[in-house]
Amino acid sequence: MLHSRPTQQPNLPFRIPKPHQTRTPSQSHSQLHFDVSLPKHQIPPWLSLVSTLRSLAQDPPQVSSYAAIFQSLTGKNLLRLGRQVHSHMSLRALEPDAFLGAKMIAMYASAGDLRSAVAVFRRIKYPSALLCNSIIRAYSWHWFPKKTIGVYFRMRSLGLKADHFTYPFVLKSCADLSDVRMGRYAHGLSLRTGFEEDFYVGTSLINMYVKCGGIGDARKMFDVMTVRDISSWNALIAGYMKIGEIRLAEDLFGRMVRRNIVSWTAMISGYAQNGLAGQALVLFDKMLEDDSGIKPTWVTIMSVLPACAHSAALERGREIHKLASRIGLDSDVSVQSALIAMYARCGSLAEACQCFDRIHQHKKDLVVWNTMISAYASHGRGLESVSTFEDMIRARIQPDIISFTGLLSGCSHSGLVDLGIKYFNRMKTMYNVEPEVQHCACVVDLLGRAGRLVEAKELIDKMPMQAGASAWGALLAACRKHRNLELAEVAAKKLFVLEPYSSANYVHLSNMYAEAGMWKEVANLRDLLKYRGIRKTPGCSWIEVNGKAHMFLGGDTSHPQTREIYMFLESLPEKMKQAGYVPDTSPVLHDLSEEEKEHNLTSHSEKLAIAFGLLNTSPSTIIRVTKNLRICVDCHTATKFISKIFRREIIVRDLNRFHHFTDGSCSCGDYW
DNA sequence: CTAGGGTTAG
Repeated sequence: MLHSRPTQQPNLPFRIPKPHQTRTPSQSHSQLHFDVSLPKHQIPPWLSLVSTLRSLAQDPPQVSSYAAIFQSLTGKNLLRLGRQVHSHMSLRALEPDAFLGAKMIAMYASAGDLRSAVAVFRRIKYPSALLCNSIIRAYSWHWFPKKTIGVYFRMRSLGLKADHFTYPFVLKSCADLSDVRMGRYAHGLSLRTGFEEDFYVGTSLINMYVKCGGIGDARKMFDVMTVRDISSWNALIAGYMKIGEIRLAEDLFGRMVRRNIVSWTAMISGYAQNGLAGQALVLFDKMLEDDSGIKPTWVTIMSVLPACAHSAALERGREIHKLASRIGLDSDVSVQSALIAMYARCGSLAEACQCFDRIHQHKKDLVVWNTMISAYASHGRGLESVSTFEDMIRARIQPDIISFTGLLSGCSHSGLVDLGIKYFNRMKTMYNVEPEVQHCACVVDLLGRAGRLVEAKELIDKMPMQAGASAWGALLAACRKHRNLELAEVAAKKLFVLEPYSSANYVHLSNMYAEAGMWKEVANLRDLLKYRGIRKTPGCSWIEVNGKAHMFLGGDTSHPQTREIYMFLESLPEKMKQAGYVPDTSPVLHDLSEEEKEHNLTSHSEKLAIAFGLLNTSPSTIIRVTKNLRICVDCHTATKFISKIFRREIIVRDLNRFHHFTDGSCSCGDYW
């Protein structure tokens, strides 16, 4: 796992000239030469170093001068210059002491060269606490929690005292390793340094307990602290959000005297991660209205975009995209990938592609590629998924498990059976990625959809790990599609154990029984549902019109325009029958007369939303509807006809994927 | 020095 932090480019007004351009044979190694024919205000701060450097050439080498230089090179991403100064120092036979070593380590670590930092550390004969703190910070920054803790122990064995600069990193490492034991141990030892006065240590302790202990310990820590900081509150808020204690988080947030951008972001991302997309968006707006100089950061944008994606709020997503551009955050790759995902999940594959294409080829990281592969997959564009994957390989990015879930699901959604199996077989051999349970589930899905049910079942039986609900679920869905009741019963039986409270499985099997006219079994299942206290998830669809979301439940009559909508829907069957449409009543769960079934179908939530969209948008607008369950066969067929009769592009996002309806056909090729 | 983080099938 890579530690990704936004890399800060130095953005200098002019370039450091290449050595061969600047150094004539007469010039010594120590004399760095710069073109300074620029206005004074454009001269970068480190340029004052040049005079210091020149003075160094004359006197006997001084530790303090070099220390000052390394310090001013720290955090500036000037690795080459730093190395030059280092070799200059070595040539003059100056052995760094612990103090100078610390400065060198900081310079190397901040420039991304951990190896050199470690090399410096190893050469120092008499380490100090400062030196150890520097290398601890370097390891922590480069995401090596075990090494960090290792140095901490080494430090103690050398009789050096860990201080309030040591513990934040040690505790963060404990948190990263989910090692409460170590965390408690460090907590105990930190008591001796009098950390009560230090909110950095206190906040780190809260965070450590949030990440790997319990929220109770975190809360105790918070209560015990004598000096608190905004960040202490923020850490606890994040902790409550993490375990879904929304109200406690809200309570803390409300009681804060001052809040910073992290406080707001913690709340927004907390809402989003707990499925409260609407609240996340509301709070984001409040934050923007709040006139206390709060400005979103790249993390804020990344936290709020999934909320748009979740609720398919395309208009809102576009606004946030514009906002991000205005404050210059849209050039961040992480934000870019969040934008791609948002556009894709809001049904606008075209805008997702635009974002993807705007990223420079060499800047595309693993997540960006993965996001695009999955975006194509969910829109049923399997071939594009495959070609994006191949582009990624060509760009020398090593794929991971997520790349393959995207790729395989893409093949599955598009019926690319052989291609999918080819990639599945090559995962380990060609790409060195160990197939996991979700990949097997994808292949079960792939085979199952293609009607190769026996092979799918075989794969489940011989996969190296325990088949999960996803694999059995895929098999059940395939059995439904290909009407294999016998195998469906096997899969359903497993699922009733693996996920006993998921109504979808019961509905699937029940529908199959209904199709076969086995009403007694249907009744049995209904009793089982009742007995287990499971409610069938109500179908629910929504559509965004003029930036406002309109939601419909199945059979909903609460919308102000209900009369119009139903009048429209009731006039539909006639038109459709003229065009050759026969309603498919099989997805209706209960044993009803044919007429009643037909009426039930008329009021499916997706139909209501589509009707509302047709009535309230101009003819050229694309209708985008989102549904919480899978689209049913009848609605799918009906929507195809609607797209033809009314010459509208209709995009439906169901639980699993997108359906693009145009001119009487769907992008899924009736294969979902 | 600490707190907030995107991509995943069904």
